[in-house]
Amino acid sequence: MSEGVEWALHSCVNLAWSGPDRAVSAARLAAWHDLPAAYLNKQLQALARAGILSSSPGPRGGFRLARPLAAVSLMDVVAAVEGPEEAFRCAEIRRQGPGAGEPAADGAAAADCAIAHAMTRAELAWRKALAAQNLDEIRQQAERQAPEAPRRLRAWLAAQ
Amino acid sequence: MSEGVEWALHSCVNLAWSGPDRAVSAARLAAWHDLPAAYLNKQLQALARAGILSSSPGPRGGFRLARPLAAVSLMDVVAAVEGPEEAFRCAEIRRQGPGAGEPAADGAAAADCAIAHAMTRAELAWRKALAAQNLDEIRQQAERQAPEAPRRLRAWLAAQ
DNA sequence: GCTCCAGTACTCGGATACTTAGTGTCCGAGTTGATTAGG
DNA sequence: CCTAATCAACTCGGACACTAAGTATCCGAGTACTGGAGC
Repeated sequence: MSEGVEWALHSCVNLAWSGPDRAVSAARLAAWHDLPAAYLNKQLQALARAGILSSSPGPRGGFRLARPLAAVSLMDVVAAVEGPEEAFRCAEIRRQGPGAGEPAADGAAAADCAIAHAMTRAELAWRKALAAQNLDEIRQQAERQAPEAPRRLRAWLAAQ
Repeated sequence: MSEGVEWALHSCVNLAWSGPDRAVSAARLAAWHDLPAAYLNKQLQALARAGILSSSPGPRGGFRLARPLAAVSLMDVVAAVEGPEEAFRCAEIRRQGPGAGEPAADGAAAADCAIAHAMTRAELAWRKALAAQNLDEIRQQAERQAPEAPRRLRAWLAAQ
């Protein structure tokens, strides 16, 4: 899985801590965790395209949350960064070569392949688990472990 | 996910259909679905290293199932081909840069990171779903949809 | 003093290189079976 | 005819290229603020 997912998730929580009143530039968010700024910008762009963040150009510009953190699930962020297509894609190899049976009846989609069916089911469980948790729960848990984190971030941003 | 997973799964079912008495070479298995033989061989080697298949060199050699199909889960095959490490690896970026809080107490492992915890939980659901299904169930389901498949494979192998 | 305007600094956004993992191919070590010469 | 040694063919196994996705970077279009000139 792409490393940008972790960056995107942390950035969303950091934006929530920063507050909705002012935007934070990609450079600031990157510096906070010592990440390559231009590359993080790429991921944030993806989040903006997905409607999770909103971006503003120019001075005082940057990114901010487009909707409440509680309305963003882990699945939303993963789909925005990694793309919507599923990890296991059935190439239907059983239809190739001598092993190809009758050439796929009308209603016979990829779902008829027992292997593809089982793999898809497992991946669905993964997606469901990701969709069941929103970022606000993540934020609360993070604050429980590091209560001073939000204040430290705001202070650092103000000093920049 | 690597494409070899699909190949490996189909090959295992095909080996079950072929019967335990004689081994099938990677070239035969590849030709059956029109796959690159040398590359499929690579995947089968991984299955052999994992103890799922057993390999024999020389003429009349090839691969055969090392244990009953019912004793092989989808997870076993995926782990053998893709490797055991999990897809989402937490890089602990929150410990880097100005945002690094107190430098990780003794017992504070990666599990303390709320994001890593949630992602790991979702991936665990995926692994659990894969581990819950064994290849014999897959085989039965495939035979229900194409009852003539085993016989056709054995006939083709005998004709080679 | 107030308004308007030009200039500047800063932002995102996409286009452009670089690196790693995945994909594909090739050749050698080893083994089995067949063939042939000998008893 | 039976036995043993040689030979050839076939297998896996790992080492060697090629391709695509992921990673990282740079530069341009556009915007908001700052400073100053004019009224």
